[in-house]
Amino acid sequence: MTDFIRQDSLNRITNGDLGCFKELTLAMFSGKWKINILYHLDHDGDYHFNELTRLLPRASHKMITQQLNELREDGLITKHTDKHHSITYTTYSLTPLGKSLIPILDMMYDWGKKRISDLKLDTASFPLSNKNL
Amino acid sequence: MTDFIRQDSLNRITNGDLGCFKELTLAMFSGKWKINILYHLDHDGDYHFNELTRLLPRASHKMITQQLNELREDGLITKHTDKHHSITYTTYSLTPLGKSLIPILDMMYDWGKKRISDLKLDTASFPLSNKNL
DNA sequence: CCGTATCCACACCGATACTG
DNA sequence: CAGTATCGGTGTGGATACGG
Repeated sequence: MTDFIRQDSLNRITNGDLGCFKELTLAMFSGKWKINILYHLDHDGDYHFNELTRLLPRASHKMITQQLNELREDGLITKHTDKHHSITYTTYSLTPLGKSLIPILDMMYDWGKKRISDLKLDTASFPLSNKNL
Repeated sequence: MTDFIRQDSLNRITNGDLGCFKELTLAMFSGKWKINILYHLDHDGDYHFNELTRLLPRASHKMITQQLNELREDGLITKHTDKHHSITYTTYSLTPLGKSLIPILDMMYDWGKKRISDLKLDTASFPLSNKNL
């Protein structure tokens, strides 16, 4: 759904019938690996393409490219290329717009962290207790 | 991806190898219609099933059921049934856990609202300007 | 009124191979 | 190093019909 939700939101903006502003924000980072990419670019600074592939070993080559392109289309990151002896290095950086999204990601981090610790303390009410615990 | 990201996150919690706490939070509300459902339950109070279908006319019957079930599994909402003459009325309510998610949704609303107004003011840099503007 | 079940078109994403 | 193109198994979500 990831990309679908994003395209749908973006299309509906152009048509002027976006259901809720929240949907646009969700569309910005709901793609696979996007929150991780945004986090690393904010927390660690700029990254090259191959560095990102090493940071996200479970992400395929193709997906990283795709997610980076979408983040760039949405104005959240920029890309800069540099050539050294026919070898191209690409650097990705957060834009101010991308940085403005970080507080939301930070709140999501805090909520998730608290939720996990609560679940650890209270296994009886674990939402997946009916599955495989 | 919606449900996939959620299942993946939940599975990885049980295995103890969740990549980042943010992923769990995202999994809570990244499903189709979930942020809308959560918003209405918080802002307007409890709702019956058929009221939700009227609030979300573009959502299919099936999806609303599915999303409500997932929200319930995750402990964000509760459901209560009442019978009047063989007619069953179901009421959905936010749990405290669900309410604790609202500040994040509020920030997402504000970000999206500001983003839209910025785009309206500066059409030249509209990210979709190469599509159909 | 409140769901569940089935079918089916379509979107996703990993693997692989190829360009510059 | 930094991508693009294609193929194929899998998951998603709408429509429809049916059961409680």
